[in-house]
Amino acid sequence: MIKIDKHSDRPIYKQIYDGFFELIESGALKPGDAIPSERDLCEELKISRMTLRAAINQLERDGLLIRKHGLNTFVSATRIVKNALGFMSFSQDMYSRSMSASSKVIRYEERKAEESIAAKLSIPAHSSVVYLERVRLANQEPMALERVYLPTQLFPEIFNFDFSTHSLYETLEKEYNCYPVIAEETIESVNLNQAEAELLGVTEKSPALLVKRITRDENGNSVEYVNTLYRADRYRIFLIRRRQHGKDHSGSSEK
Amino acid sequence: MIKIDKHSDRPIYKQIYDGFFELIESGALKPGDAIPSERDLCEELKISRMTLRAAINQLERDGLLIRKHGLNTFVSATRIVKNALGFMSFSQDMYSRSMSASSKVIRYEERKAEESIAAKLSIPAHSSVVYLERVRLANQEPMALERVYLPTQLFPEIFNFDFSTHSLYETLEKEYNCYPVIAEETIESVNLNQAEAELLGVTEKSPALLVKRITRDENGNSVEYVNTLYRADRYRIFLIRRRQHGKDHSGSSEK
DNA sequence: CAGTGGTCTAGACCACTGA
DNA sequence: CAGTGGTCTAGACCACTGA
Repeated sequence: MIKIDKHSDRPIYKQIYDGFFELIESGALKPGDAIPSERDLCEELKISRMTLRAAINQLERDGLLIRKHGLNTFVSATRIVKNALGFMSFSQDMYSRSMSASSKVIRYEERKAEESIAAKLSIPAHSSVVYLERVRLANQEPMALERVYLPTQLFPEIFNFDFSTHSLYETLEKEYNCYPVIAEETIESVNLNQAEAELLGVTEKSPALLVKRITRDENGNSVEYVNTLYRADRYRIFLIRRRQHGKDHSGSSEK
Repeated sequence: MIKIDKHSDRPIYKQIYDGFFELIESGALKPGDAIPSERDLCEELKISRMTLRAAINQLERDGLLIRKHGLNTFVSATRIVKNALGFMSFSQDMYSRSMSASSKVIRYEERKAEESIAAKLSIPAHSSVVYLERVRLANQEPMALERVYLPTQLFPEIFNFDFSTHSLYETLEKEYNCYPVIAEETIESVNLNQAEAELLGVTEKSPALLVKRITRDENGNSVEYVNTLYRADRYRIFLIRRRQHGKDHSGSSEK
């Protein structure tokens, strides 16, 4: 059913995760199917139960499997929606929607941060920031207007890179070893002003989604503030929400 | 630092989760602080390391702690945003925004499901559904217009309940033992038509956020389809996105 | 009752970081 | 190098479900 290589550099529990992921994604395991019991699987794979459970834990929290105490563990009825949460670059986002992505740079310059921007980036007011404004195209048509602010200090010599052809996130990762891992977003509904409408090729006052995002690296430092206007007629946001059970503060008096 | 009761019904690892949660929430542990090493903590609490790690795993995935291999485990710089993800009822949502919530029922009736609605609820077309339309008020002012569709079959005798005063979700949980755990949402930007604008007390064509949601129980069955129009001038959506690392399919040939 | 998942132990060895 | 987190083992006993 699943094969593991005990001498691989990849931990066993991750190999098991991958194995189930593929079985479920390929349809070999269907929603509602029970997987073998933990003890049986352990014996078959010649591994310890705690190791197996580490894999199943992740699969459960990612919504692929559902454990039922006293019964078995089952494949979840919810089909896999890749990256429905997590965050993506515009390019990845378009790719996931089966569209091709490209960019037109409108502005690309160094600026002094206004106080509101500085606050979002957690840098002193009037510090230097890199400002990048791009029209993002999907299948050659304007889809979004994106305005990015980066702390200049974190990304020296960034003006060597041309973001009409290069991915911003890829550049941050590959050239600056900067890995964004968490982002805080607000989503609003607005009407476009004349300049914005023109860049997006729609009429003034057309509705749009305004997404403001602060992106942070693994240490919690702000690496980017970006706000993006998406054409309401061509873009919607999709996301999955899960009830959090980490905080079932039901108290110790339960049972 | 943290106290546990080995004889409590609440598992030790959850007690430790709670302990750190409170220490961080209360400010006793500040962002960037290192927590004691796992071995030290185990000795102090007289527990096994795997048990401690179960707690820290959850704290890390909930964004409260950050492990650094070779160093220590640190309190995350990102402050706790309660329920920023996960989903909330309108009442909880308003409470988290420090506003009081109330409702005005506009329609509450049985209907035959149109095909589009039936598809979202995964029931046969023309099946019976309960339709509930409410204006949701925050601090007595209209904030949102909510239209809920429930499969009648799942909730017999639901018309005994009055949802101008009762919470829908609480009723589903307490009266029908139905626990929604996952929801799929799309978010769009629209302009209100005349009827909607009137109910929300704004002028025609005002911008609004349209959120469509399918809510599912733990088995993946649809229990609710709801679409909600939020006044753009009074409501924005806040959410946190994390890069998913469960699927770092970097392959076993790494390193 | 037999079988399932849930929790926990007391070790082991590895890979990584900074001094 | 000593100290940290990362992975893994081979057991144990508990709580729950359905027959």
